[in-house]
Amino acid sequence: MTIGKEMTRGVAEPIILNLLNNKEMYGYEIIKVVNEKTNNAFQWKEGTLYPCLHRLEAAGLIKNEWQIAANGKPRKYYTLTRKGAAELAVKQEEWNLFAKSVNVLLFA
Amino acid sequence: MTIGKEMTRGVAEPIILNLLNNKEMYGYEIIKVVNEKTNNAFQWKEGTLYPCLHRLEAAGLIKNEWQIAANGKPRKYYTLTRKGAAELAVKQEEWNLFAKSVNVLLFA
DNA sequence: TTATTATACATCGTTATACGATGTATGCAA
DNA sequence: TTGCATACATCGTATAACGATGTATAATAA
Repeated sequence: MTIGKEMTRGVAEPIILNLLNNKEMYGYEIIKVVNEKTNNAFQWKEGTLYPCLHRLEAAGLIKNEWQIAANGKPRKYYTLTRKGAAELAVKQEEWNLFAKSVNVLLFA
Repeated sequence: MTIGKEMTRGVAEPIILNLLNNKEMYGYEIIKVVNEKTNNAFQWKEGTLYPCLHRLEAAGLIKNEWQIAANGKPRKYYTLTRKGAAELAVKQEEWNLFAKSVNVLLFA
């Protein structure tokens, strides 16, 4: 059972905001965490995540800071801005309304 | 509180399948019912619905039959095909998995 | 009577996103 | 030394939502 790509639209951004609300993360890590936490129901790839991170940053919702990891690889760590935290709350509420509406219409 | 159009992707088709699983309906009626049942959280328009109905029909999931209503207006009534009923079950399961996954990631 | 609204069908162009493919570079293991 | 995992990135394609627009008729309001 996999999830069609159409259905996943619009949830990537709020999900990223929520993950970064808990702790700073770098892109590659976000991909791994999302796929693991959903048991691969979500199968995010670079082509999905990186443009999304750049959109969020351009919108002022997240900011980045380069750090050198223990393995010597440079990583771009992202954190939420205050504006991003506010947007997260809005998006969570929006999701709840959306999910409720779909449940009404899909299991009438 | 409105729902961004990106988030609504991919749910129109399963919702229509479920509505038609309960009773035959015509396009204009579907728009009204969806908007009413969600208290206008969804605000479907013709430009959303009709192309969607045509896609579903082209895929063999629904079929139509013209009828003349009491008000004299011709209406194109749609019903589910057997294939459409099977697809509905798949899409309902897919939605449940999707919603569960989003809830995990959005409210961690 | 006339104007407007509601009903009922439809298409088209714009916009935005997901994603596969592709690219660069490094470290480590077989 | 070949390949895989890590870690960043961009580009082109496909697709859906939606506003705008169009046609036509019936009912209602001015």
